[in-house]
Amino acid sequence: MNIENAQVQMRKGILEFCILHIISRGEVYASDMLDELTSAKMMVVEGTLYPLLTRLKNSGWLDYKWVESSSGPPRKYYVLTDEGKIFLDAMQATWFELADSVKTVIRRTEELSKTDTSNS
Amino acid sequence: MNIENAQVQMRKGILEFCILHIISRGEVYASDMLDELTSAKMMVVEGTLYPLLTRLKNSGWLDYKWVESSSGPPRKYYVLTDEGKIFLDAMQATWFELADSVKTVIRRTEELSKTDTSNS
DNA sequence: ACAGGTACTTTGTGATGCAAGGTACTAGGT
DNA sequence: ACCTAGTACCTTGCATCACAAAGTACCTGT
Repeated sequence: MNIENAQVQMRKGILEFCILHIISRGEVYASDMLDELTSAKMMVVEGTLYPLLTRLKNSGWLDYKWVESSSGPPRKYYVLTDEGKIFLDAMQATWFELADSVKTVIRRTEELSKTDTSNS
Repeated sequence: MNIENAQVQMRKGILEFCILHIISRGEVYASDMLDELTSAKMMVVEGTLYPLLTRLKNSGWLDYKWVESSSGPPRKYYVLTDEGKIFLDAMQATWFELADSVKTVIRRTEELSKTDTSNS
């Protein structure tokens, strides 16, 4: 295992949360999401995004409609379903809890390194 | 997919980071880690922790020594290797970047919901 | 010997990130 | 009509990983 792989692991699941967030703002299609996530420094590629959107759709959290484009193939514009909105709220709560748990662990390490000099 | 599954996905990778953090404080064995992670509200079970420790060991980031116990079987006490310390630092940087990316996405959603009333 | 507690290990399953390759629509040039 | 380039969506195959469940092994007390 290497750093890159570990970073991939860390992003898992969180990506899903971020995508739901972006869709919650209004109708978007996949390339919009890729742009937004890239600008937020969340690396993501097509091979990850499309299957993920299909999963979220099949779970009933997203819906989409086809919209013709004047400069290429039609686009799938996604929206959150009512169920999806509830799910997003739950995901956001989970995220904050998780971030808080990590903060707790980091704080404990810092506290212990002040009083315990046995660690290099 | 359900909420529980999504929460599991979100924890992936981050668990690894937290375990490295705990081991960085000094010698600990698996049950110690389980206690600490549970008290930080990071749910984790044996079937997850032991294979993860083996992976980290095989990657060269951990080392361990057997220590006899007066009340049961011997314990594996883990320590971070020098490589493991470097890896932990990289993971911590990744964590902060990731948390920051998520914050960016959430902030954008909040900003847009103020000015754009088209979302229910 | 046996039961109970502690600690570490292994097997099998299902989920999923991602690279790579594929399909399909449009516009513009020849 | 044909080709190329750009855009957008989809699929296949692989490697990784969390977890449940079952297993192994050591110690103490009766």
